[in-house]
Amino acid sequence: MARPTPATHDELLTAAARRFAVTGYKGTSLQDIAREVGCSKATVLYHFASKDALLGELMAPAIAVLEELDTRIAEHTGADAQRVAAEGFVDLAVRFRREIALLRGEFSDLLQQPTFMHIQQISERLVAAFAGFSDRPEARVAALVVLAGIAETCGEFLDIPDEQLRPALLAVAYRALEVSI
Amino acid sequence: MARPTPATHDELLTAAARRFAVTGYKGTSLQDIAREVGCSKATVLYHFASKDALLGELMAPAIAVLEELDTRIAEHTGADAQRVAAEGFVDLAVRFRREIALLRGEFSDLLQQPTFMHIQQISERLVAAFAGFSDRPEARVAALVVLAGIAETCGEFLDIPDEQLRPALLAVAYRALEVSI
DNA sequence: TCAGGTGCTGACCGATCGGTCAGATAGAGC
DNA sequence: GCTCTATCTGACCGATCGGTCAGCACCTGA
Repeated sequence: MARPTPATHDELLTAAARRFAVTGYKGTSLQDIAREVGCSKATVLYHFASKDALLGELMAPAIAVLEELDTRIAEHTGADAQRVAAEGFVDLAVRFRREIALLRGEFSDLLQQPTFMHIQQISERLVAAFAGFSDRPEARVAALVVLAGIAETCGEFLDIPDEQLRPALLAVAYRALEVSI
Repeated sequence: MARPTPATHDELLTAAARRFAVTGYKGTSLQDIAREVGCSKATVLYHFASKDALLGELMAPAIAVLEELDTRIAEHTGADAQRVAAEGFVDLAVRFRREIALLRGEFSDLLQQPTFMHIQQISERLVAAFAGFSDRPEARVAALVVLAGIAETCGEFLDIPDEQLRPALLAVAYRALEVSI
């Protein structure tokens, strides 16, 4: 059963996304992913240079959007930047629910990897924009609560359709950040 | 260097808390904990029946407070219960920042353990109380964003003293949940 | 027909994991 | 002095981890 399936690559990607989201990156073995697709562990490492490379390819689209959001925020200031950041991040969170969910709790670990090094700086700028570029501890706390809350939550509502989840997340973000609409 | 230290037990507990909060439960080995205290891995397993038992003893105080909060919420209804839940959870989050932080991302895994089985139901009741016992998706989303956001965030602000972090968290929670003060 | 490439595999590697166990060390009570 | 017990350790266990490698099956194109 070898030839008619070069689709294996994509199957492995989606299977990995599914498993990572449930049991985390460290908590998921290459064996687990292989089992879900119905191939051997060696096949996983035939399609991807390493487990890290698999994660990298999995996160690439989400990271591209995040980087684009980062530059878009930089083009605005003050409350404008805050709104762009909030709407952009909610969009991103809803679109890439699974990808974001799989970072839960392993964020700080995975950021050590060279592929994700610059994500740290981007997320710091994101927090700053959420806080309205204020240094007040209250603003920093609110920004991080909202940011982490959305990231943590979006993966839990796979039953709610995008067009309903997006405004709900945005509303709670605006209230928490005291943004006038 | 054996005898004058039955303090080893406590040293191991605090070292484990420190490591778990940084690298997570799965990401921390018994060897890591032993190294931090300066003893052998076998010593860790002399003081604690297993790695799970160590985690259980570590979380026991926080869980006791959580259970107490759960019964206290049950004694109230509607907006009262919402306020009790918010204030109680913020208190708990601030007091047990490290313990809560170490659950990051491994919550669903650790909940499988018999010791933590009932936590799942408690946290469901907590979400319901945060949502003001509403079934509206918007209320559910807001409740989970706030709850997860606080849990995720509290461990990040070890530099902010309790008496400053508590009102900041409570304020953002009340705004997000639209609770009138 | 046959050479070459693609997709895939089982067997294997060293490292590390949580956990076990026999025994070393030393203070306490007699 | 001797025994008992608490504390601690190094050596070891089986399992599992990510990763390597030689080779098999099959398709393609000359």
